[in-house]
Amino acid sequence: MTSLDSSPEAVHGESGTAAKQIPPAAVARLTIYLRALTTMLAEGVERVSSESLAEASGVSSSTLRKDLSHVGSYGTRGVGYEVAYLSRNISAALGLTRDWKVAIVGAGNLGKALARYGGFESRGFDVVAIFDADQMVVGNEVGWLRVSDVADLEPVLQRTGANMVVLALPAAVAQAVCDRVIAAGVHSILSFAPVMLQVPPDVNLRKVDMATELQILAYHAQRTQLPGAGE
Amino acid sequence: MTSLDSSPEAVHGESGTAAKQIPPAAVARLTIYLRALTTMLAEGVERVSSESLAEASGVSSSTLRKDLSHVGSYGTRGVGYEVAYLSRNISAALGLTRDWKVAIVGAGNLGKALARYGGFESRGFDVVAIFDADQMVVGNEVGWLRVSDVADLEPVLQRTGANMVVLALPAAVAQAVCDRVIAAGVHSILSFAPVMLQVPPDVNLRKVDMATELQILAYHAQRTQLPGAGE
DNA sequence: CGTTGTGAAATTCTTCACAGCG
DNA sequence: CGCTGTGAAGAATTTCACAACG
Repeated sequence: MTSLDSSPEAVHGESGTAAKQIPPAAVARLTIYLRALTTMLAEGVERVSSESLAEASGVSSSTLRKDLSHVGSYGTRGVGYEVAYLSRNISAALGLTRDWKVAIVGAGNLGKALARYGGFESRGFDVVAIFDADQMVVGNEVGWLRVSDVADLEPVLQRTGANMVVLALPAAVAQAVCDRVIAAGVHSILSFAPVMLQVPPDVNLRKVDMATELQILAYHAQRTQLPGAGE
Repeated sequence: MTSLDSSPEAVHGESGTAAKQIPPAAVARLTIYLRALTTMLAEGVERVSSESLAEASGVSSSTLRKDLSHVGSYGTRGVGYEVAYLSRNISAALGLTRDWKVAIVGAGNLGKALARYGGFESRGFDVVAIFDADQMVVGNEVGWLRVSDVADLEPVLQRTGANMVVLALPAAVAQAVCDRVIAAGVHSILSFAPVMLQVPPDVNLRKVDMATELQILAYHAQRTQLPGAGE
């Protein structure tokens, strides 16, 4: 999807113990399967075939089976997959068994929306801090947190043990804050700022841009709808 | 990045006049070039080489030139590209010369953040309506708009001429609203709801999921940081 | 029997390398 | 000379088709 895909990054490390890496495209889809499986689990579904899980996830069944083959063989031929078991194994492969501590920088509309978004907690991501530069906002409550001054970024990241950062701030200041975050030792960053951030190669940066998504839609819409057909 | 990529979807429409379609991966990157060019334009830069535009966009120069070749030949050999001219041509290729009217469904934290996000207006996307189901919220002001009752979805979409919809609502109701939006004739949808929406093949659906992005980061982080090395 | 897991083919995307042109 | 535009090579991804197996 997204859009745009992840940076390929470090391919070396041919050391014997290294689990074979999963192709980026497959990683992105595994998260989707995981969500579908979680839903099924909640609905009490116990077994699922590649065919129906694929349909629920919006991919072909062969793509699904190929993706799962990167994770391991957790199905039963002639039967399908046990929902709980497969779910657990995908989680493990994605590294979701450990707890991730997320700090949000920027307590504007978007930052607040993210801080209150329930979808994080339930999937193993703990929001441990939220920052803003505006003194009118520092100290306010957002969800269960109090907004910290971005001036205290480094000590608070350290104290809370944050290992991921979400940047929800204006383009103009994003690069400077990003540099500080990296210097503070956080190497996994999700940015909502509409700029291309420059980061060293050992930093994992992902980018979400709402306007970009609309532009991609516009391209497809333009091709689908007749150009002249006025509304 | 990116992230998840677009759904391939509707490839038909082999009608003779159709301009040759641009590969999905290239479309996603063209929006990035456009943003970099806009920044340069604001800074008064007049010409740019494929090398420097590529660096500013985080891609290789050969990828950049190949992408531009899908749009046309707007550079000058030995010199580079005129920023304004290239910018205009990419916009045209992406269908951004016409005005797009966007309706947001869901006036929660995220919906409000999107409605107030300045990045849309400046890039040719007009937010023309925002909806919510909560009667406590209906009628409130959000940015320059007043929140409409989602019960009036169809007539308001019609009246405002919305041709794109952004879904910023809970998973539980997303599919039902999505169906109504499609029935009302809007075939370009951007969803922030953490579910796989089922749509007919002639509908353009893009999906952004914050938790998915964090999960992808987690996978890479897990592979980078030593698994045992406790914080 | 029905469904998984997987080599091999087909397709798409990226990189290379250089001809072409201002 | 320098940089664009592009055919061709190379990689990655998706699809196909079927053997393997509970």
